[in-house]
Amino acid sequence: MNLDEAKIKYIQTWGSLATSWGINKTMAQVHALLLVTTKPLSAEDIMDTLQISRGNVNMNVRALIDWGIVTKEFAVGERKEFFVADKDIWELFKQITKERKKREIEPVIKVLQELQQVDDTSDEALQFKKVLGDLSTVTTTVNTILDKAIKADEHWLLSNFTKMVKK
Amino acid sequence: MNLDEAKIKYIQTWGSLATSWGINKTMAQVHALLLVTTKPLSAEDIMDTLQISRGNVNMNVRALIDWGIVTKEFAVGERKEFFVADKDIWELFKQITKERKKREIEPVIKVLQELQQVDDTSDEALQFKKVLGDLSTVTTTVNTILDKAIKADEHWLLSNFTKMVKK
DNA sequence: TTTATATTTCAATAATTACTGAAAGTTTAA
DNA sequence: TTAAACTTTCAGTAATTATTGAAATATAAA
Repeated sequence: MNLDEAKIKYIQTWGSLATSWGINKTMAQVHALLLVTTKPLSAEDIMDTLQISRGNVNMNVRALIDWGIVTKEFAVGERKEFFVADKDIWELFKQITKERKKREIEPVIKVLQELQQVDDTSDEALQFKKVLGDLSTVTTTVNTILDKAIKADEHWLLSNFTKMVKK
Repeated sequence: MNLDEAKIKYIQTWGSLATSWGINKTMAQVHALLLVTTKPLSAEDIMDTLQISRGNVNMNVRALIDWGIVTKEFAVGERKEFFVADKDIWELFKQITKERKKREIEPVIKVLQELQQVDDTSDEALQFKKVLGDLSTVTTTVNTILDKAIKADEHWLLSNFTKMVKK
């Protein structure tokens, strides 16, 4: 397998993985492309390489910037915008974790707490509240762990985990 | 808010959350319903409560059983099948983690390793391999952590994490 | 200004994914 | 056996989500 084939396969793989994670295919592909490209790319470069429309590139690049994992750059003597992906993968992981936590986990914790306010003391209601409480506990635990991961650095996290698990 | 309203809201919330996690809405709703219902439910019970078709119930209940988070039960004197969700939420979390890891993370690790085999020593290729290597490291780290989480029990994990983070 | 170059928006459309309902298949009891 | 009770399958359709492409908007140089 040569380099270009490998790059294409990598972009495809990343894209199809993304769909099972609720991220759209193109967004993942654009990011994958920027990640393995050394020089900043313009909207046109991305359009040509991935064979997608201008509008599509614009929307997805915006989303990536919004997620904080891609940045805009300007080249001297050029009016176009160029885009680059942060090459630090651990940073990428933390950024994604942070976003998803904010968008998905935190709202759930909120709703679960709200629902605890049911004004009913029947056995059925108690059972329901028990389930809600359990869901809250697990969700909060996960949330705490993710918080730590976001603050941690890669080697620290891994080495501590290994240590912790060995004993 | 009374009990039934709260249950409906909870089922809806869970369903809409699920869609951003690549799980389909109905599957999440069926699971949510089984989770807050004390007695086992038949396919018809689910159809009536969620206002969905027989085929839909069947497909999604099958998927839940396949994920190991719902089980079939039989009632004496009845021919129908009844379904129950495991009420242990930590167990649920571990089961879901296990499935997703198997279906999503492991295949990615495999592809990333495969792609490292590019037969090229140019600077560009080295840069590409660097990115692949970094992705592998982070993915493998996450995979290891999830492995531990799957084996751990709730308090153990949380308390160790807290301890680890404090020092 | 005006013109040229770029970016953004969004209605129309395509692609994907989920759902229905009825027919086919299966199981159990008589 | 046969019939009734129930489950599964899947082609057709509906609903959702993503993409295009061209018009509107913005920005910078002439």
